[in-house]
Amino acid sequence: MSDTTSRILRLLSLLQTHRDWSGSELAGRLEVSPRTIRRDIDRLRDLGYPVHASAGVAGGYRLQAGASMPPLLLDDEEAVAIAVGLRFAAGGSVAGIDEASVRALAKLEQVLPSRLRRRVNALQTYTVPMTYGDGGPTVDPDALICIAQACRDLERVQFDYKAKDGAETQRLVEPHRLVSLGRRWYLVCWDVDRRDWRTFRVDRLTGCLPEGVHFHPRELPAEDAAAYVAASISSTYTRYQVEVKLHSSKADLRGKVRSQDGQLEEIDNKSCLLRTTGDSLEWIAAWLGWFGVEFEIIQPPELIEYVRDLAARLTGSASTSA
Amino acid sequence: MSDTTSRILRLLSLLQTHRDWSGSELAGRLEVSPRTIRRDIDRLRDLGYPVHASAGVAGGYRLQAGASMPPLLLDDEEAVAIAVGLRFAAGGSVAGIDEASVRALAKLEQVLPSRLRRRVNALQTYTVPMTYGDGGPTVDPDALICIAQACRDLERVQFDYKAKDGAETQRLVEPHRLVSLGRRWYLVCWDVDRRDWRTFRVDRLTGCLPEGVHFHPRELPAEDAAAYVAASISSTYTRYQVEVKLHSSKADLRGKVRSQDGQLEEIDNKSCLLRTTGDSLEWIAAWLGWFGVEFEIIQPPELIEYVRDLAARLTGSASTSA
DNA sequence: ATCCTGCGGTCAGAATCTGACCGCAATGGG
DNA sequence: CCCATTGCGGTCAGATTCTGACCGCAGGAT
Repeated sequence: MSDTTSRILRLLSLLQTHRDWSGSELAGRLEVSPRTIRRDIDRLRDLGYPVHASAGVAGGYRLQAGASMPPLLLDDEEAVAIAVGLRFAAGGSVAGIDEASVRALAKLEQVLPSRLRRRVNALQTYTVPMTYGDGGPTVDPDALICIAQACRDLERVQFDYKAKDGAETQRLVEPHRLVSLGRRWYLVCWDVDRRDWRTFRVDRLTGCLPEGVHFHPRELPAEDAAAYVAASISSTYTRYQVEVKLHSSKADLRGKVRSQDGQLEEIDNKSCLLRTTGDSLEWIAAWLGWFGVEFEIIQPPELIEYVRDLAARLTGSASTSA
Repeated sequence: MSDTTSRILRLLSLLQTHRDWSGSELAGRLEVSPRTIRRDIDRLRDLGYPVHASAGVAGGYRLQAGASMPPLLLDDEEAVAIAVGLRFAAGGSVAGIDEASVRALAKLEQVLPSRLRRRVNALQTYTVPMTYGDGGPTVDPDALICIAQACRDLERVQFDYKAKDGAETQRLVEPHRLVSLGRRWYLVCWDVDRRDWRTFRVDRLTGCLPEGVHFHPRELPAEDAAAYVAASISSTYTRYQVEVKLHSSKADLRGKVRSQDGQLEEIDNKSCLLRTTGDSLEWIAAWLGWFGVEFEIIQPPELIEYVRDLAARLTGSASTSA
């Protein structure tokens, strides 16, 4: 076959690697004539990837952002970095892109060479948890990817599931959709043995194995998968609205209260109102302690008890340590 | 020009989108004959991207992981997810891949359509900080990207720099290398006005503007950039070795002490030894409180005072709130 | 003005591409 | 075993595309 396709991809890769290239540099690199390079640049433009050109002494070609994404040509380390970053994003820490993250991750891991996969797994130790301090179990990225790929490919999978009461079962399912809700992943699927719909928490799921058998999608008895999950899980997920008056100026708290953690509103030059939400009063109590300032809890009232308990424990621990 | 390159990229995209495709499906999608699809599959194989084929009733083609990464064909949301994930990874939270993350980010953001860039920026609010609780300033991803691209393209940049004492200056530099050290990004560069090498902290740098003027790389007066940074910054960066005996079984602490946070070693069925390192005793004190158990500090001794102070503050704050 | 860059048309000769046709091989189900 | 459905790869004729060389033009910096 012709070398044109291969060369176009190499050209695209070069243009992504450094921003500015002269036609003669590209021609030398790709071992074709400058006229052919000019044609290749036109080919890229025809594909929808704008290449800006400037003539003259400091002239050359420059790949620019266009209306759509070109293919990404990545080296090994870049691919690993993307995989690790996506594992974080898929962990539910960034609302709004978790499903796209899983999709991208399924795509990337499908083609990731095994030596790079080993490197990603070696770095897995360092994957930051879903949120800091919520103390919840973390999702195994491999399980998440396996399920995502099965959903995508309409392929049955089997896995081991550990229920809330500790009971372990093996399941064979037709995965319908992954749903991220309340920072957790749920799998909505058809349970083949029980011949009914089921919802599983992905963090409780291990040993995911694709069966290699395809299925025809079924119609879910709900408007959509997210609604189905929301109806299935009991509302044990409580979220506290927290308001605390901090005895400090807003400027002194800069860098400690980040916008994703809570909203800081200046009362006067000596105090601020902090508003946040959270599902662990234990954690919130410790976090408030970290600011290094006195504070006054406005709501919820039950937080006061947690702060009191924490204070007592720390007092006891400090005297034990002295 | 021919449609072959375009079609190959579309084929690659389809193969990345779903795992299994029959030849006739692909032929219909791409509006060519099945014989042409077979040729295109061979073209992908010649490019180094293995496509597995199975004949028979459930047969078809499947793109597999090979020795190298193929180009990644991404949709809009996938690109945004990758950008957000990479911003996290470039933030220094994952040791070992931060430089590759920045490189990948520079590459991605070069071609990211502006409407997607706006979405990434809108999601920036939710980007998780470098580490949880170290209280340090966060790096502006746009500044990091701008600098990374300037290093890559050998292009002068100017920026505003706010030094430790609060003094603000404008700088024109030839960026040499970005170095990640101690979870911070440093820029090693040649200061054009001062005609000398300088090291800048990226989190103190704003208003990065490429000058459009290229420079020839200079030889750095050090073995490498990392060594140069290490020699340049004063050792105000202290890292504490922490050892604490926790009065709890290892099983009860599962989920609270993660491997990246510290190492948990069982003493007996009622206590564990926790080892970790950190640069903020304030934070470590609060973190220890969060476990919900009594503890005994073995080292460092100065941590005891921090715990005592925290306890006092929490005690005062709880009674103010009651 | 000179030099260095990009630009795009034209040409001849070579190379490649396509669909159609063919016979073969592998797989699963009846 | 037979049948249907899948992948495979060679061959052919006709059409299309590709390449380097050559040319004259345009833009930008010095």
